[in-house]
Amino acid sequence: MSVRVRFAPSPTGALHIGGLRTALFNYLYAKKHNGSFILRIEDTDQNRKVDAAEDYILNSLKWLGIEPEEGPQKKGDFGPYKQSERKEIYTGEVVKLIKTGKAYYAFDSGEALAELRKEHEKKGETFKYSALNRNGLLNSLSLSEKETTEKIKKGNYVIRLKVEAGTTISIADKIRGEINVHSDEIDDKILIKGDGMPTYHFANVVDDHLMKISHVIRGEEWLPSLPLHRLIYDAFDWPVPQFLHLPLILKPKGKGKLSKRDGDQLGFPVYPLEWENSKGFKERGFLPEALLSYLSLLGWNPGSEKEIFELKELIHLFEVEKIQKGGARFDFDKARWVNHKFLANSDSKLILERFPSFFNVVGANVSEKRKLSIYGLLKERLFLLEDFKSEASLFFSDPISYDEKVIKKIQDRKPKKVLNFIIQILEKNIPASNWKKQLQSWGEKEEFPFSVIMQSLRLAIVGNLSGPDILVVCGLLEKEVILKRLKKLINYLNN
RNA sequence: GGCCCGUUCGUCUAUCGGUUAGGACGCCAGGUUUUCAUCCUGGAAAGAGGGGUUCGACUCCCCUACGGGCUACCA
Repeated sequence: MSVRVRFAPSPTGALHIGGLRTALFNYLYAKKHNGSFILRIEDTDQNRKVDAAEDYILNSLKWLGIEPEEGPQKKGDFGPYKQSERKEIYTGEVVKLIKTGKAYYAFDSGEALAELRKEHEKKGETFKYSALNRNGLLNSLSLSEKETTEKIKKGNYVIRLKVEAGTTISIADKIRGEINVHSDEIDDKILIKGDGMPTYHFANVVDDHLMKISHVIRGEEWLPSLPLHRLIYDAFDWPVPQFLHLPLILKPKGKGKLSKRDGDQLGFPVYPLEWENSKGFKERGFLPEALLSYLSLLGWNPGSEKEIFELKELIHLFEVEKIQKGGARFDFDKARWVNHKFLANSDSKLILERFPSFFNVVGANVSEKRKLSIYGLLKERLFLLEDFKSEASLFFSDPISYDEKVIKKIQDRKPKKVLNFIIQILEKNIPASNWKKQLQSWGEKEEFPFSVIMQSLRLAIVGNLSGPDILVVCGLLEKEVILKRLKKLINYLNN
């Protein structure tokens, strides 16, 4: 049987990093086994649907480089791939269950059920619509045939699964093993809602069966409904696929699942792309391949000591047996570090071509060649592409202030004399690559420590003691700019 | 509350009964450098607790604690 997996997000907002990781693991599993990776949009809740979300999901997968073979945009043999377009399929299927007595009509109002829930809660109990009380409620099992037919005609009904009492449901999860739940724990879940749309559970099972999904790889939040899903498969007498429930991605600190708020509070992205004015990984300057590498190791590990992976390797190495069981906390520092490694080893030219927006910030009239040489010099210092702007600023603007500590440090060492000497060699048009020798021999003659010379120069060019090799920097700056900055510092020291 | 799942350094993890419990991020120290960063070297840092099983338990079983998820006409 061929491997077919699906990623089935619901378009209620931006796809966040946990969803992305689920998509990635599905993708890896499919590719590893020469299978198909399918995207299905689960938009059965018309109230929570967000219009931009579907495109966002598509764009995110595209950005990460894990595009589906079948989906709303790429038609396959099992479409449509949006649940809102499959309404007739679900209503058609549910009739089978009604006929075999595995499902029934229910007419209780939402308010009535909410009231029941409240009452039970007061007594410290949980209300369940189940075999224990369905006879006392309004449904096709408790009402007469005539009453039922009349109520169905009015159209205000839901369809519920009839769960038999007193049995044990067992189902295997490939990661966690056999899971057993007593059927009394499960309520008569709604299959078709009042608006005629299916619930998640029903649509999910029907689609996975009809789309011939072989492996259901999804987040752990679905584990509690796994027995229910088994009941639905059994009601149809359909074979069950393999299930793998992935550990959740947790907040970096504190309790609970990772959420958008954590990112806002702690200053890191939780979305791949920009969403509602908060920057995504893309806008912060992550390479998609770096995020992918980091994500792959959240909840999975091939058992080696490698930390950086490319997609091809991941496909090759991926094994579900090595998926972790416990939740994993998101660690932005580590993600940054992974990105840093990718940047440091990047092909500079390619990076400039792929991510021009990060390099345009230095000015419109800067040539590509110049950006390239500056990036080449800076890339080993960068953690995020967005850092380029501040790291490169010394090439495009003169120091606005001078670090007073440095001034103090060198002011007794005749910095002006040093600067004037540098002006001299500058005037002789000696290339910066040859300054070192000149400065060294002059320093020896004049009894200036080399470090003081270099620090004076750096102070004039940068304004403080940081940044890459100052002679290389001078090599990339125009003579006039260097001269201007040297004179500016001399001027400053005179006052 | 009920049900389900989980638990190795602060974090991500290796270990599939016998190891000085390994690596990575972060942190600390040292080195390289003209400075900062990078980079290199070193260091501190872990088996939740209690019972079993076993010659031997981080590893298998049970209990407790803690963490997480679910408990909707949301997914």
